[in-house]
Amino acid sequence: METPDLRVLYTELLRRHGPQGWWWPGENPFEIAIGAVLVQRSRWGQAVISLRNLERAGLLAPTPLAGATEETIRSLVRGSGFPTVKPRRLQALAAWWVQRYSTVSAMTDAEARVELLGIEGVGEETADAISLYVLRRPAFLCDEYARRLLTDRGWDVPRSYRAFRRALDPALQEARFSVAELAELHGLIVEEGKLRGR
DNA sequence: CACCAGGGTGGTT
DNA sequence: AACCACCATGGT
Repeated sequence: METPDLRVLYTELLRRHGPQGWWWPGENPFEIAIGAVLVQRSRWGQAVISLRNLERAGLLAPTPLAGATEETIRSLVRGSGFPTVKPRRLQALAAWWVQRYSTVSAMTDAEARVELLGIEGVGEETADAISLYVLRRPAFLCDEYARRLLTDRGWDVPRSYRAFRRALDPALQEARFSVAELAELHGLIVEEGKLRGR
């Protein structure tokens, strides 16, 4: 089967689960971005705990987080896993935010994505999540849930994130989703994935 | 006790 | 470009 009709998929999921009104959980853009890093290979519940810990410590803001010690951050986010890795990534993101976040508005969607990929700890999937839910630019998260769903619908999904994303691009152009629809679509795919568990 | 969660990086082939 | 070991805690 060639690439699936994403508009049909969207309609089906919407009918099955109802409107989710879904947006990435988080009060402000910075919190959403930090949450996207914290949840990497972890669980949302653990990411939330870490976010609250950072908030209570007054570190859920770019400048304070960039200026904190790595050890302090480690003690607050340990529960999200990879304690020797994530604190550095969070600080890299905070430092980037202080220095370059304001410059993104002048960039194209593609340029903004490249900019995000330059941050330590921001790879393909996290870049797409931040593009969509922080920068509010069109993006589709080619994550594990999307892979399973599209595989079950008979599409031979490419292995790597890059190849997956590239192969799906024509279908995305065809569907002409708005940013709000793409956000909702991801929420629906996650909902569908969690519901039937793997 | 085994398995795995809304990934990314660096090194190797 | 694909593949791999590694990073690691907490939940089930």
